[in-house]
Amino acid sequence: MPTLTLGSLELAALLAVARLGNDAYGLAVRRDLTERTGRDYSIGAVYTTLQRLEDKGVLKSRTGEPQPFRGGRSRRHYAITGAGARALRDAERNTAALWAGFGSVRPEPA
Amino acid sequence: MPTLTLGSLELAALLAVARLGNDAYGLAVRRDLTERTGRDYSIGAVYTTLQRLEDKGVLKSRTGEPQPFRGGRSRRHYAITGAGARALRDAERNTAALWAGFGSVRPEPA
DNA sequence: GGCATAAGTTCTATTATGTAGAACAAATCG
DNA sequence: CGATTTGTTCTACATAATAGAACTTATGCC
Repeated sequence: MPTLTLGSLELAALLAVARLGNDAYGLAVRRDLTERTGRDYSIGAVYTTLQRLEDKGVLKSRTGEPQPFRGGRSRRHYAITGAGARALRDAERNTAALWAGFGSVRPEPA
Repeated sequence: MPTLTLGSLELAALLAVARLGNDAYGLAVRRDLTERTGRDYSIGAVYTTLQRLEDKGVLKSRTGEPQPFRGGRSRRHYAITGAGARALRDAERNTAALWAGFGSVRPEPA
């Protein structure tokens, strides 16, 4: 297998879906991402990322029912797959290894 | 300022330079990266990344003296700049925020 | 009914990062 | 001086990040 890699936004989006659980759909993921990273991602950035995650098999999606309020059209709900859960565990382990034993950073004096 | 962002390999390479200190040069960074990530990066990938980090101002480099052993030509030594140290602190904080309160991942039953 | 408006998603493009490997350079050894 | 070793640069392409317009489907209201 050609080693699954996740970009940093992909990982953040995957985590957002994991956290949101049943409420994981495009706009909600975007809000979560904005809050958690402090950055403002365009809606297009979010959806293309979710699409890639689905292509990679770490997410799956289904179309929900329309919502009973103004503009409440049906949402595309995302959920983590088994491969996705594994990818998250791997990412967690890799991240820990990357930062392990790293105290503070001292820049060279100019 | 157009918000400095670092890709995942860029961050890993920056951390490698930080760790290696005075021994931070291309091949050593590559070795460190290989050990720490378990992945085998091509030498071209490493140097391109270091170059980009320098362009972004988080690393600076100087040419060292030739080494007194076979094939020991002069090395290009890299060091973290003040902006680099800040970037690392930011990355650390962002990473922590991203994973905060994240226990285990439960995939949806198929 | 039909238009304004709101929530959502899809499409189209472009730039930034990741990645490989050949080519090139400079040292020592025999 | 040719083989070998360490090290760096160059060239090219693949993948991921990112934006925003366009499109779709609801409800609210006159």
